[in-house]
Amino acid sequence: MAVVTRFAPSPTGFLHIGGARTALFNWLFARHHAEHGDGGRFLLRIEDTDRARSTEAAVQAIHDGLTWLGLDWDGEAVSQFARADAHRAAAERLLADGKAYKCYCTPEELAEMRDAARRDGRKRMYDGRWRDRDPSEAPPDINPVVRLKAPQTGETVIGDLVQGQVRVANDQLDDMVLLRSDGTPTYMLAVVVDDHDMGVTHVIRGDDHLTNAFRQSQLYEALGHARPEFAHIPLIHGPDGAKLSKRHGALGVDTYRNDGFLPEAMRNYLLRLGWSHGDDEIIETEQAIEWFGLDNVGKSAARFDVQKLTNLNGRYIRQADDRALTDLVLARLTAAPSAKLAPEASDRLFKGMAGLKERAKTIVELTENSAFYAAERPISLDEKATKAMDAEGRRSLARMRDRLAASETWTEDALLGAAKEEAEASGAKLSAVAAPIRAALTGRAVSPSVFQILTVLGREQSLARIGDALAERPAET
RNA sequence: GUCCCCAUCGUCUAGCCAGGCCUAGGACACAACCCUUUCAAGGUUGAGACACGGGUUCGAAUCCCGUUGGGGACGCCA
Repeated sequence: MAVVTRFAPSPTGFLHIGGARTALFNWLFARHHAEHGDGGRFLLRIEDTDRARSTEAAVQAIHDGLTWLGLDWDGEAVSQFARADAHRAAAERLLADGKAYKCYCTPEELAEMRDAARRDGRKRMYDGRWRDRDPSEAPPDINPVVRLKAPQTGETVIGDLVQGQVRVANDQLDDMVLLRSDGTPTYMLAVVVDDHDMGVTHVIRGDDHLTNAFRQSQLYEALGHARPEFAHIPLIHGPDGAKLSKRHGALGVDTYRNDGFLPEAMRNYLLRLGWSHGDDEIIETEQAIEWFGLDNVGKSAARFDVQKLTNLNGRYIRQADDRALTDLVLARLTAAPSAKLAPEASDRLFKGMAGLKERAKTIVELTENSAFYAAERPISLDEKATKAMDAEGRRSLARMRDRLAASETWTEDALLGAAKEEAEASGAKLSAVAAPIRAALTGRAVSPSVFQILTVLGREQSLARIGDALAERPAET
């Protein structure tokens, strides 16, 4: 049977890390099966039945987040709200079959029952008082909800693909609400009807839904629908070990995008959170599709660790395409409020990218480290660079300027040779000779190889920047 | 509180299902050293874990029970 998975977020905020991983697993599972000949579709359903909290902006944020991550869904995204008629019809059918009933309890009665259950140490809240009551006793001024007439004895068992066999006694579960008093369907009803109608074969979601699965299982049973396979994956926790939520701060995938993380690094990191393939750490998407399966999903929750994400991101940056990185950097540089880029910016960035990308773990860092290439002269020196331009540094730089100017060829080797000669002649270390050049060229004390920079910048620009630095007032000291 | 789930280095994990190959492997982070024009990267090395207690067994990280700890769920939210 063709595999159909789905990602079903509620549009009440941005796409957070936990949701992103759930989406990734669903996507990977579907794509894996697609490549192995037995179908494989990944659907997107927006669970927007809570009209008060759902927003169009959030729907857009989910689309954007998934798109950025490279998780494409099949067909149009389904709006759950738009399917309300189908949900209602299912409830009506259950009512007609005597598998559901109307309940006229007031909010006050419900609150009392909830308190009583708490007090008596019971999980089951609603006592089923309208289960078999004659509808003629219904109070005229109350719009009823529709509840499922759930089994009261025996147990409900879920054969979960990740959690294994999980069971609960039916007397722990009360009769869930299917239709609210205003006639709108609840999440429980909507999920079951939609998953069935959309042909979903595998429900892969966070294990905070595990207890919902019991109730949904009862609903499938009442509706006469075959249950899909369930796979409840462990949640991702914050550094404090609790379920990820707003209070953990930067958690929307868009935040990570802004912070300079690459989608491929994000995918790799998220994949390794709760899933493994032996000791493999660097797993690119093609490989992940090939390897992914639910049997290698762990059962315990994982904590989100930015440091590991950052390390992975650095690796992906190092192997990223120079052109793509240049575009990413240029976009950020251009967006900066103080942006005044040299005409040669793009060209220099691209030529220097090989040396630049070895030294950055995020695109933000890469951009900062790249700015000197894009800048117009004269460039300003930061504190450490200024220090390198002390009296001795200036003398050394002045001599180096003459050597560089005299160099017949402008290649890394030739330029490095010139610096070595200077070091030899002045009895200084090569690092001492390089420091002021670096300061003059980049305005900083840390950069890629100065000889590479010299060649990327070219003879004219390099000499000009050195001239600018030498023309500055000497640093006090 | 009740129900359900989980439990290997600080973190992510391999090993567990089919006990011995485990003086428990890898990765991130950390420390030292090497390489080196700075910083990274890279290389070498180091420190660092089977939550606890009982069983079962010739033998348990692996199987069973309990304890403790953590998490999740208990809505006319999703």
